[in-house]
Amino acid sequence: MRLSVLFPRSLRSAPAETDVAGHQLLLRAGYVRQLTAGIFSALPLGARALHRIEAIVREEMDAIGGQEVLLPVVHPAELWQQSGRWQAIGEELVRFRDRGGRDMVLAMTHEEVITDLARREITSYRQLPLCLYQIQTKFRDEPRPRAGLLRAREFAMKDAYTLDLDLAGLRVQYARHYTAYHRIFSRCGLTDLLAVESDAGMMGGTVAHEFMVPSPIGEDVLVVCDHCGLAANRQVARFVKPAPAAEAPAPLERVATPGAATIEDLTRLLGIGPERTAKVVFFSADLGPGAEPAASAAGAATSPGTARPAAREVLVMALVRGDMEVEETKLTNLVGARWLRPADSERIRAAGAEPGYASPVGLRPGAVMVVADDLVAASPNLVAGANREGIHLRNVNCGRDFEPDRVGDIAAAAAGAPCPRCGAALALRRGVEVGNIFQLGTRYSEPMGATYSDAEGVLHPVVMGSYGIGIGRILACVAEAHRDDRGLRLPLAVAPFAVHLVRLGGSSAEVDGAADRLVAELADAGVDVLDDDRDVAPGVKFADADLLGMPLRATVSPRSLAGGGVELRRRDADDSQVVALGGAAASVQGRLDELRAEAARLVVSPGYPAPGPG
RNA sequence: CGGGAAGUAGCUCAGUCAGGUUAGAGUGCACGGUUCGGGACCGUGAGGUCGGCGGUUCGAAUCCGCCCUUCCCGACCA
Repeated sequence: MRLSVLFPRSLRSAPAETDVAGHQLLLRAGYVRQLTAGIFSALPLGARALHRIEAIVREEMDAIGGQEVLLPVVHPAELWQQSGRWQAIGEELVRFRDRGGRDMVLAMTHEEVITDLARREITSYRQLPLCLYQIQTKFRDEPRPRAGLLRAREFAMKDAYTLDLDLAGLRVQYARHYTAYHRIFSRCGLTDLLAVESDAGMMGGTVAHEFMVPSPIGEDVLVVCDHCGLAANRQVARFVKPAPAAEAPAPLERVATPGAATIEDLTRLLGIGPERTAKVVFFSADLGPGAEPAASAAGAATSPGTARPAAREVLVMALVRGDMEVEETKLTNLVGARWLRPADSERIRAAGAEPGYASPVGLRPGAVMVVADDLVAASPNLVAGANREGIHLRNVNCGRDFEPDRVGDIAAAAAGAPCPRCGAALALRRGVEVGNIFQLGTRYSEPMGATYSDAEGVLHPVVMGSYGIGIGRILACVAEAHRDDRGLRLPLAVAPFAVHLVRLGGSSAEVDGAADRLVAELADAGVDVLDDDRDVAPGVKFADADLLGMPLRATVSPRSLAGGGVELRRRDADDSQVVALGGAAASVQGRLDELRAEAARLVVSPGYPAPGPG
């Protein structure tokens, strides 16, 4: 490829549309352009890089028995109504009607379509197990796209689905994906990777892992144990809670606490530690359309329009100890809500509580769903509000003074909390989710009726798994991880071209002759070369070579020829070497082999369960 | 959806507070010349519904109102 005709030009200054360094470089170097919020065009360099990533994904998916398919982007609403997600998913699922007035959706994932295929095509146990995958566009109308390709609304995703006879079969395929995913990410140059236990979220199912690239620009908070390797998304991370004080319940007493509406004020006023208090946080929870989440209710309960059943909102009072924070995902899962949002003061007062002085003690039964963290339930003699401004209660005891509707772990793991496995101090880290794997079980096959008959002719629901990889996110993470102040520094496996050829010295016949010969020889050898044939100053060429980020630079100039031939320089090195003109192509291949060997040493394929989750 | 910031040339930005000739700079682009190993230099030129609509005013990029878009923080999220 000649740089003189490559679309588009590089930019000298970064467009002001983000402050994420890796994304700025992808913009400046001309890999991508933003069309509108969260929607991007991949330009020639970006498209090539994405294709390189996809090729790696295909190799590894094929290696574990995956069969590639290509599924539709537009689905009839019926499928999503049958799975229940037409109701369960909010505005991020784009709905529209076709000209015939049928409700349609833009695919944000493909469990429904796969399950539909399975129920039509799979009849016998002899057809299983199966692993189908595709690389295809997803659309999710994210409320807040950010950081370029990191959180886009439209993006390419590799999604795989396994179909098995039973849980044992699912576990086998799940473990294969676990290993394959490590290989995929490490081959792409994302060698710093954590597989963490995660929330199943809208996918449903039970066991799930997310593959996280640690990075300060990440949106997820990871709880990791550097001692034993345990790692989890903070949304589900367990930790050892301190033992409650060993004392007998004391009589309840009122105490005047004017102006102490926060835990901080309260502890100062009363001279106690925050661990002696109960903190109340109110949420409005949508418990969904009703008891029937799926199949039967779906079709009938939904009006022909795009309307969805109204939210069933309840006020939730979450109780954690004063020295802890509520983890909203844990709370959401415990109460079985579709979503939570902070409750407003009006709603809180209507339930008989007083913001800042709220507690479950003496509340009208049924006015609010009281959810207590297990530590609060076990802790004696806490200070809590009296539901009257300026007054708190001492010696509040769960079970005696109030009865929670739910008790469970709803507290967020904090840095330094003991690891539930080995007891060492846990650390918090931010990460970017580049992939995830879910054991769905029969979450979709049951409501949608995807069954097979076993050897005895008995029908069973197909047992499913679902496995995603964000192709664009990989590129974004690679750009973020492999760069310096001059530009990108891409790994050979992902770079659009292996070699960036810099021709200097104007239209010197000697230079062009040597460069042309090198290009031809490399082309014969199947090496992708980006040939800077432009008539611009050397500084411009070198600056662009650094910006665009190909792993190996070859310079042909009067100076290099006088020095013996072609100058080779790795993008990640400070020094260069001149190699003989005659063997230049072989020398280039030697360097590329060297890069490949280095990368190969970084490829990991851990078995499951890995050192981490357990 | 809540909070904050911004929208002026392809890109990065000044100008807006305090209304007043023909709206500027850098960079990029075109042309000519010089130069040729780290975004070099000189000259000439093209390039603008000042996000949109409405209002105030003799006069609006500038003041007021409404709207749109983008970015950041939060909420949300495979």
